[in-house]
Amino acid sequence: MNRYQGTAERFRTEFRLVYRRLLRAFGPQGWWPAESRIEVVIGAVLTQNTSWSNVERAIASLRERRLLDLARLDRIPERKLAPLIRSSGFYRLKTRRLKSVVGWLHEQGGFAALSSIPTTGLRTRLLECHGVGPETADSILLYALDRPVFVVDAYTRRILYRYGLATGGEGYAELKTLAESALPRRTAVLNECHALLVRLAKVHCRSAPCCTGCPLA
DNA sequence: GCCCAGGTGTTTC
DNA sequence: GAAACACATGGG
Repeated sequence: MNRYQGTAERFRTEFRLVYRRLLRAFGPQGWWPAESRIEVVIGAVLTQNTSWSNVERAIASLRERRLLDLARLDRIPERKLAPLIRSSGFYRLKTRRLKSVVGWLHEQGGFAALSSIPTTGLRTRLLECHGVGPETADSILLYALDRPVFVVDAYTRRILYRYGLATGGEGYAELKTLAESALPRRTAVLNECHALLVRLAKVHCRSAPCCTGCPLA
């Protein structure tokens, strides 16, 4: 059902339409839900296959201990970090993953020091960190480093599938390339687009191809 | 109780 | 290489 048979050009046309409709229906989202770049990085790792509400608890406990800080996070031992992020699930794994990317960031000299590195090179370096895959890398690039990349996540896939813009068999790179080719290569646009897709997915389209009140109906 | 959630790395065929 | 599996908590 809903197999997408169209050309890339058709995808671009329809995807732009989806973006315009969502923007009109919901307005700008002003994402990501975080107060600092390091908080974005933490959220991006902790939300892997995990609901955001569970991540929020973990971030709150890090905030209480003044650990939303690159240097402090780099310094804290894993055995002390692990219990603080327990609520985000897979917490032993995520402790290692977080330490890995935080270690790299700190070693580089922090976020500002990355500004001279081109986006493709930066993405490669992020992917070299243990536990940073394509989605986590792109989330960090877009929401923490202001780079113009499109983030493909479970919400994006679900929406694209529901509206016949994907079959479900596409790989990460394929959807990312298609989406990026459909939109202006600007951080603000790609940020909004992904945020709007998440907003839609959280409210609508959880089980049926379309629901009443859906902005895309 | 059972299913699901903003993935990724490892193991197995 | 694709498919299957491990990783873990909290909410519906």
